[in-house]
Amino acid sequence: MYVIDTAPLISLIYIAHPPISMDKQTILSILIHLSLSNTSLSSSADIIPRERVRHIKMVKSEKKKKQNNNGNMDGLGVGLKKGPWTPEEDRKLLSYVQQFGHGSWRSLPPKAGLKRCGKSCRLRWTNYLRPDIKRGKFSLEEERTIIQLHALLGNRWSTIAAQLPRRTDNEIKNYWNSHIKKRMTKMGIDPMTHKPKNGTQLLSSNLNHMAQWEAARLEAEARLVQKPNNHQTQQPSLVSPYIHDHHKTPTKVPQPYLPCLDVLKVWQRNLWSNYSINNETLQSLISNSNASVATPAMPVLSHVCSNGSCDQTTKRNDHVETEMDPSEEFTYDADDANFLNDDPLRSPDFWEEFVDLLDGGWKNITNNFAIITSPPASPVC
DNA sequence: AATATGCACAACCGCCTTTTG
DNA sequence: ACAAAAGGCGGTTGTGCATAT
Repeated sequence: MYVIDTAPLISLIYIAHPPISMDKQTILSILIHLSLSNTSLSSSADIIPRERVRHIKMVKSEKKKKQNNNGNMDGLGVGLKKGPWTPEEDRKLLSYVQQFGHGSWRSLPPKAGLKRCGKSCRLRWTNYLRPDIKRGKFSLEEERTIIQLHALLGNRWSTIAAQLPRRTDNEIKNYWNSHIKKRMTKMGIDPMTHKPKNGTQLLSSNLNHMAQWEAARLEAEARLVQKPNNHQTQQPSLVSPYIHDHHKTPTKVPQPYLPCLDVLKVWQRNLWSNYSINNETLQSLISNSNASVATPAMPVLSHVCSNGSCDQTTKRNDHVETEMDPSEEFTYDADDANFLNDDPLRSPDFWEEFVDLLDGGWKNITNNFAIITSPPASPVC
């Protein structure tokens, strides 16, 4: 499998699908199809009809339901406890995993003396008991990272979590839903598209740019979809840190690097590295912090490279990420009456500049993406 | 003081993907 | 190659606490 040069691919997609009516599922299907078959897009016949995809999914779903109705429901055994975990249960699970590793989660509960399903145990461990979890308020940097990654990846919480060391996807998801999403809505920004709800005038003329970004995102998704077996030559990347934990079990293996990071890296280098003015804007979005938090020009993914090493070229200002000190935590009052005052996001100038940056960033991405993801004569997928 | 409401977050559910036999 | 089991993910719900009425 070889990397596809994305620039012509995306051009082709644009021919087949005008940006405004671009259909995500269709584009994703195309990308997956192309990636899996290592072919180029030769005609519209290569496009997998959305209806067909839906039908296949529906058939599989119904088949699964039948299986489940035959008593194959995951983890819903008789007499198993549900609901909040007690300290005693936590102690048993923690003790067992630390001593023996989790092994097969399904077989763990009886061994550990727990009347829980394996799935419940796994979730309790990964979201709460794991010793390397960072709890407490999200730092400004973390919050900023979440917003940026969400803009690019959407609700891919696990992928986002992989870039926030010691944070769980569940925690990030909750934080998004209970904090950031509400704040964005309050500011008139659609949290799903990251676009101003009332900014139609400017945006309508620049939907093309947004669509291009969407295509880049879908490209990343497509790569995620087909990431698996053939990445063995790649070094493991920054995935959930618990795989490096000394409690890790024999069943846990290093995960392959996430190809989408290539996009992130280019995006980071070409767009956000130039984002000096809008960095402040973003800070405004992130919070109306009443603490004086220093705002370094921020290399969100400065510690991430596709090969798992640290790429100094992606850093700015030699900022070194460190673990959050509790004293660095900040507070803000989202209901502060002044919260929405002087909001740069509402300025037409901001959006014009933003679009210019997108334009420049996009050109660089289309130029560089294939280079970065595809070393000459090297099968990378 | 009692009740209602809002919030944060832990936990569950259903589906999908990956692994295993 | 296939089916079943296991693991993983994202959406949603439930629970407990704080605050408002």
